[in-house]
Amino acid sequence: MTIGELAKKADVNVQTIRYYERESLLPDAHRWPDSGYRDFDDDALLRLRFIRSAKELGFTLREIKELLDMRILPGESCEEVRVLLATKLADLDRRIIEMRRLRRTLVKLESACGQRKADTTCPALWAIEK
Amino acid sequence: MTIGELAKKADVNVQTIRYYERESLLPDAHRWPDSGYRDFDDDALLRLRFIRSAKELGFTLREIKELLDMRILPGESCEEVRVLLATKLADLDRRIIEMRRLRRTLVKLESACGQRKADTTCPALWAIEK
DNA sequence: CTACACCCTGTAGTATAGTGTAAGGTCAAG
DNA sequence: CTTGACCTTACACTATACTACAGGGTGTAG
Repeated sequence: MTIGELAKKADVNVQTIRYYERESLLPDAHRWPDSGYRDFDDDALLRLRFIRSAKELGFTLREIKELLDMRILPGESCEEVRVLLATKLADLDRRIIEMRRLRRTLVKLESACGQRKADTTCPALWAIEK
Repeated sequence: MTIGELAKKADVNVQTIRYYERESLLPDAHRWPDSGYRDFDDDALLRLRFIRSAKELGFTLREIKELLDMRILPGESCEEVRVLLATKLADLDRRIIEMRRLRRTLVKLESACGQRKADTTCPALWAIEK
């Protein structure tokens, strides 16, 4: 598929795809010999979608690249991948816990909002956090 | 406390604190009349810590400012705050689900790493995601 | 065979979130 | 009463992640 078709399917800008290729988040695309046009397969689409969701979770492109580069090749030791995986898992667990903490804080503010009397100020969000 | 003391306690750069003040993530600090030095209290520290953890979760300063600005003043209707809270809660829930999805994917790669035979390539992360 | 929508590279510009530096004022220790 | 660590503003610079644009080539429909 062309870069334009891919861009539409992944809901990203054409320039963004070329940028990701330059930054090695996508492998150098296969080219049509005559035109030099890039030709993408569905793997590229999967990778792009992966990048998009990881980005929404607040990972940087550098971190996402590390995730994308994790794979074990035949005959190679997994040791390095295992270590990186453990790091990323711990990081993810930390983030999930933080997310839940923030969620609890929001719920607390919500309930304070419901129970307040008309003449009092609800505590601000940052002051509720413990 | 001085800006330097606050910076040390919150583990951020002094310039970052001034930047946050400029961008209204922190209120304009109280000043000593003679020197013009800023004087911070513990609320500033709480806010800074809140900003730091929200940033780590991938929220932008604009989003964090929205969270910080959420408070109900006496006599004011909560309606606006309630709507914003609901939006942020939904957003947070979406992120938590996405985090768990990514976590499951990492665990899958980990187990693939454990079970593979020496002559096979493990599927890459982006290809495992479904 | 000419529009027109697409593709190419290269370069430049933007937004966000800081970070560094210059030029000067403040304060406490010795 | 000077030295050094702090503070002030203002402005410039950086990194990240795009996004736009110029100048040119490609492919298909009428």
